[in-house]
Amino acid sequence: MADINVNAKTATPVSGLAGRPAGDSAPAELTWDIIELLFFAYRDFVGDPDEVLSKLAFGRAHHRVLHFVNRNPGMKVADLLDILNITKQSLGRVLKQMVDQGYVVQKEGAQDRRQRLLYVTPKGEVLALKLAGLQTARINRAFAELGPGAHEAARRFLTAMIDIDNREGVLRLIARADRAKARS
Amino acid sequence: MADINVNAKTATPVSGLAGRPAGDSAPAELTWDIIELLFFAYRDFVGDPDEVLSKLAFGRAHHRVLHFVNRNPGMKVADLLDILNITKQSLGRVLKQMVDQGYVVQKEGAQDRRQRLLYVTPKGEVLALKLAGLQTARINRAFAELGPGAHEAARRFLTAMIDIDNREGVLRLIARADRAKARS
DNA sequence: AAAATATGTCAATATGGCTGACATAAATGT
DNA sequence: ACATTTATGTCAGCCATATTGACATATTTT
Repeated sequence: MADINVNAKTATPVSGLAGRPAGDSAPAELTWDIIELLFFAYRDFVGDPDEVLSKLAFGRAHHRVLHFVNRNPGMKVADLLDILNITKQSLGRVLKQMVDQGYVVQKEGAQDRRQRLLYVTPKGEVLALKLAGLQTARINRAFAELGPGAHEAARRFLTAMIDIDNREGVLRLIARADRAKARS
Repeated sequence: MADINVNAKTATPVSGLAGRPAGDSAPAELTWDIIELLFFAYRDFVGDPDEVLSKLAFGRAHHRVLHFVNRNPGMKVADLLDILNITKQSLGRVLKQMVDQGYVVQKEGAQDRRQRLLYVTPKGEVLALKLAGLQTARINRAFAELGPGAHEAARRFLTAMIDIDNREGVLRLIARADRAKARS
């Protein structure tokens, strides 16, 4: 899909091969390459799961819910809302579908009985792992191409791209989830 | 926005600090960290432009159109459809708004008069550069933190994440666009 | 007892995708 | 010359996912 082949022989003539002198770093230089590579990389990255999900009549919203609930068993609804950055009304519909179809369960909190803590069912975990497997395959393919150090470099780059005031929270979340899944 | 602070003191006890032994690379290991970092990094990356756009009653769809038209002046509608991976009906609505509001113009192709080649207006370019500037600021902040070599490493990683059969096309597109903008 | 919190729900609305069908103009092939 | 294909646009309707605002319920906190 999506053969990219722009061939604009336009009015504006290609006036010689202007190309910037190599190694140039003008003050307000725009990093077009990274902007566009991020766009295409992310598009393909979410494309793999999307194909599987569409067969189940699920969308990307369902994927996000399933992913984070699987990674953080027992999380509160409010936590999920914060991570996904959506309203509870939006989450409501998607979450209800996943509960109705047996991918997620909600349990009353032990300490605070107002809470509906979220867990994936075995069926939910199977799907979550399948989707993560697809994404992992792509990532590992990339790392294999790039050689050792690529994983660490990617981790550092992506971390540095996150809002500075959120960064610590994200890293904590990832570390917590690793522990949570490690014991299963 | 979005304080992340998951605090599931759940039924399932955190059984010690299980954490995987460092430097581990089990066979079917899932790269959760990259999966989640990509999610959060991309979320923040598109968040900056989104804020500006929402004030103009534009969405991410408008951003994508403006971005690629600005980068590839004189591109065909069909090229844009391929890149964005959407239907012409979807593009139609968004494109019409941008034309009506004077951000984009369409010119009849010189060789093939069926074509409606796309160009940004000066007004459109101002907006495109403003949005790209926000994203560049984030990227450069990251590179500044990470030190030399970070740009190259990021480029290599993101490139390797793109579908192999699309990769060449994407790289050509980026190179072409660099030349196209260099002469303006 | 009052207030705050966690969650859920009803209703209305917007955006940005989609499909299918059809229209027009221009280029291309026979 | 005529038929076909191509590039684009448009009408109409549908769906998924997001929004806001208002309100309900149960439970915890003060």
